[in-house]
Amino acid sequence: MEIRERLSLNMRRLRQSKGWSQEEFAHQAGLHRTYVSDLERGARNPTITVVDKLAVALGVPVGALLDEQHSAAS
Amino acid sequence: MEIRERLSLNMRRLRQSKGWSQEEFAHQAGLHRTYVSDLERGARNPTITVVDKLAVALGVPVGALLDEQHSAAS
DNA sequence: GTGTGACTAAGAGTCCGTG
DNA sequence: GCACGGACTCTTAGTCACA
Repeated sequence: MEIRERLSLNMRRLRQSKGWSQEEFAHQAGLHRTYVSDLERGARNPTITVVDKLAVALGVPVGALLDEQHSAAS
Repeated sequence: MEIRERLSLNMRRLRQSKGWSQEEFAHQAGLHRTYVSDLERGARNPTITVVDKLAVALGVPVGALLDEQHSAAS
C-alpha cells in the first residue's frame, strides 16, 4: 500500500475516533479545511511538518499515521 | 524536538549502522546525493513519499525515521 | 565523502466557491 | 459535514558546480 493511502486511512480513522469533523480537525491542526479533505482522499502529498501537525493534534506518534496499521478488519 | 531534526538524526544513525556513505544511501533510495546530504542536515522539509523511499531503503517502518527514538544515550 | 548556494519545474498549502 | 473545482503564492524536488 502506498504511503498516501496509509495516511489517508489512518487519519480518517483516528479523527473519527475523536468525534471530530474535518473542519474541527483542520482547526485543531492549524490547517485548512479543504486541505484536510484532500489528504483524507489521498489526493495530496504532504510534507512531514504537516503530518507532524496532524499527529500532534491527534495525540499520536507520527508513525501511527504513516505506518501500516493492523486493523481488525479482514 | 522538531520533526526535521528527528528525521535528520534517525536517518544518519540508521544509515551509518548499515555502513553506507551518503552517496551509497542516496543510490539505494533512488535519490540524489546532495539531496540526502540536505536531509541529514535538516535543511529540507521533505514530503512523505521521500521519507517512504528512505524507510524502504533502510528496511525500517516510516515511524522509525520520524518518531523520537529512545537512544541509550542520556 | 560531504556541505552549500543557485537554479527551474512541479507540487504543497491557502482561499474562494459549488452541489 | 464532506467532495470537488479553480486560482493563487510559496516551497519542495531534483540537479548542478564548487568548495
